[in-house]
Amino acid sequence: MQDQLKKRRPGGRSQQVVSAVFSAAEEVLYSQGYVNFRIADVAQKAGVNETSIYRRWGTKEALLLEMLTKRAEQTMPIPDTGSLRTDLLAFLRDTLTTAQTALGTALIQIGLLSTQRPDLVPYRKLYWERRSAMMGVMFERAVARHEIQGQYDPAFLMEFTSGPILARLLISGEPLTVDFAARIVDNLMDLIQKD
Amino acid sequence: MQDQLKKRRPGGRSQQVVSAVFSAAEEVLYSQGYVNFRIADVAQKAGVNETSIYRRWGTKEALLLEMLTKRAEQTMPIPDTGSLRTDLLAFLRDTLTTAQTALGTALIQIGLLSTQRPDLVPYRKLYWERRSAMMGVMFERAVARHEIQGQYDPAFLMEFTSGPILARLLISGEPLTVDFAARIVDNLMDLIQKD
Amino acid sequence: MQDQLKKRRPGGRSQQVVSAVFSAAEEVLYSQGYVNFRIADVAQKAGVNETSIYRRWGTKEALLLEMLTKRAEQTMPIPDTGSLRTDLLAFLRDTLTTAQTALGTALIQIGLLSTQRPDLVPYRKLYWERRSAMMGVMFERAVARHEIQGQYDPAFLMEFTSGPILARLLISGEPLTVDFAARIVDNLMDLIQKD
Amino acid sequence: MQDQLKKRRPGGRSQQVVSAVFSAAEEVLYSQGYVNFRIADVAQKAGVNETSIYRRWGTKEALLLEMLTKRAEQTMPIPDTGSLRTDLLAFLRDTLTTAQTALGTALIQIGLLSTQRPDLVPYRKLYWERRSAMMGVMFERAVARHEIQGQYDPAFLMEFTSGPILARLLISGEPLTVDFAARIVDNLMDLIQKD
DNA sequence: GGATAAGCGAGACGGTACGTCTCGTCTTTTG
DNA sequence: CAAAAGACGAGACGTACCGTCTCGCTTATCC
Repeated sequence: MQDQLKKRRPGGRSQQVVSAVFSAAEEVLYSQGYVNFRIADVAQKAGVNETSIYRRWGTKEALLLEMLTKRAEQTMPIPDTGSLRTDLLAFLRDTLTTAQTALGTALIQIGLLSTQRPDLVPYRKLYWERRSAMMGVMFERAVARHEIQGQYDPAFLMEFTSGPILARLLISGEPLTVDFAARIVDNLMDLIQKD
Repeated sequence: MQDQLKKRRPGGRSQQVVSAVFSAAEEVLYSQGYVNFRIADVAQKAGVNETSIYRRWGTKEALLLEMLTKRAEQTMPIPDTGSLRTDLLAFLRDTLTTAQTALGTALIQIGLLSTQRPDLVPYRKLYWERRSAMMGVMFERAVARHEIQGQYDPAFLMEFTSGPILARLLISGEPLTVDFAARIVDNLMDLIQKD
Repeated sequence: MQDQLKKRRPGGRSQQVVSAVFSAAEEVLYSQGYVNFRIADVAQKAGVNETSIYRRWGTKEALLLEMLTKRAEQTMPIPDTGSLRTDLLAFLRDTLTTAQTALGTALIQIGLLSTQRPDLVPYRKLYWERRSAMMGVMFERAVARHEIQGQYDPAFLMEFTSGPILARLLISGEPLTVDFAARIVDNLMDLIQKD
Repeated sequence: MQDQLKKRRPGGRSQQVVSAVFSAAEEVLYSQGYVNFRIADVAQKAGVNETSIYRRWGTKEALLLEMLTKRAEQTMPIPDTGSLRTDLLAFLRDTLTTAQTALGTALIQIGLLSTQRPDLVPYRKLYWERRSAMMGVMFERAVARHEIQGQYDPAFLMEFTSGPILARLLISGEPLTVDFAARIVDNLMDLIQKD
């Protein structure tokens, strides 16, 4: 692995190109949104030839997919504040912040459009599972602290956490305040208590 | 209504064209999804010239908007089963059923993508408000029945109702079972009790 | 036929576009040669969108084919000077003049490349046959004038007429002088006398 | 020249690569024609890296040029049958045979396209001059045999020999029969007699 | 016999042209 | 008059070649 990174493979610029394209792609996705995401823009911003992008990724979607997968792999550290409630709040605050950026919107759009683009499904799953796993860790800690009992279904909890955020974001369009996050956490705590 | 259909405006086919286009559009939206929704397909399916569609609606989105608005106006009757819980369940079951169809998915996609297409925002709002209003009625009745007190925020409740559905639909991708609906209602009832 | 041209079909600019493209194509073929003939250049020079060209002709070759076919249909009048010898000389002089232009070269290139592009074959044939027919007329007249007897094979004569021109043009590259034309005609007259 | 080939320079495979590429190039030229001649195909067929070809020859045309030049250097022995007529016939028969192969067509194409590719001109000249020289030898012998007088212009005769072949090949497309060769020779003999 | 020069394999990359696919507009003809 | 019919302008997309470059390795020659 280290080898692989160290050993510069023939063809010189590969690394620079890839990272330049990723940054550019993120910028473009950020500024234009998914629908207006243009390969040409990415190429120009990355100072890379359009063809090189097509060569390596083939399609717009493939590029986005890979970029987002990479991105999904470098999420925040799992909060560990000492209480489940504050852990969840920290976690949600991060989610809200991300979701409010144009990039966040784009992420969600891609997730949504994956209905029509089966190639995007794996990314969606990956993202979802990573978040679920993070929640899982927070709950395990809470169990270890005897805050709660061992009964919970992380996937289900995820649904009741992300759901309202999505709803507000996609439909009512109202801002995602910290207050809102608190309300979601309250609800979540209720659900857990009941289980 | 009869009037509207009968009164042939000069130059003739207007009414037929409009309704043919609406049906065709719905079919196409149903079978192709929003992203692959093509005016050409609609025109062909409606047996109408493409230009006629552009003349009347201008854009793909405008057509969809009008079509969906019309559709949103003929929603289900508001359930009135005698208890808030069963009302909510009936309401949710309908939502789930719709959401699971390809058309439902398309509707959601449009709602989502309206971030990029400001012209779609009104539709999204309309849809959302109608559903909110329906919930409002159910709650009013519950208040009248002394099932609950007058304290509640319909918009907020909507978020906690639709949210998990969206989450499951868009991210985890798991099926929307009746069980799931029940769980949502349970959660909702809890929230209300607390208020 | 007149009808077809007169009856302006809906869609407006058709006629202008077609003729603008043909002129532009000829110019480009003239200035760039066949190998460097670019649709984009034609489009730009014609003040027409590239897509319109692709829509109507599909390929570079199809465009050239149609253009050249049209061109082949408007050849010079058949010389009628009173003697076969002078008729042939006039005919050849025209051929030489055309052949020396860049357009002529391009024509020949296309004829040649039709080996690889079967779609170009018809054009080649057409062109050849028209020239043959013209020679046929000149010979008929000579027969009528009792200059020669009825024995001759126009195709064969064409080969011995065009052949040396091609040879000089394609291989030795020496200029096509009037002298050269005379020499060819002399040879041709000999061949006829012998027949 | 021998030196250059013998002196194996460091770095090994040079010779194998060169000859493998030449064979492959000929095959490809044979099967695909000039227009569809692809370096990539040559490389693959030769079991050699594409880059190696570009390194050594720079361009497609340069490769072809060198290959064809080499080929042109190994032409048939000059016929010496005892009479000019039969010498010419033998010579032409060879020409016709070559011309009819796909390779022959390719050769002609290259000669033709050299209008656009000045780098190919030398090859064309070389080929032409070699053939001219061969004819020259045949004529010298005829003069020595007192078959003909010393008056003739080899280049001119070449034009009247190759010309009809080109014409038939490029335009009428009819097959190059032995009969046709005879006819050309007859014509040629006439021309000589006259000179 | 080890340095070293020449050259090859491998993998991109820049660049140009091509042809396809939609969207939305425009113009003419026809019922 | 409005719909039908047929292009057209615009612009993104993805493909196919060409020729260039860089790195790592191998091989013969030369000191």
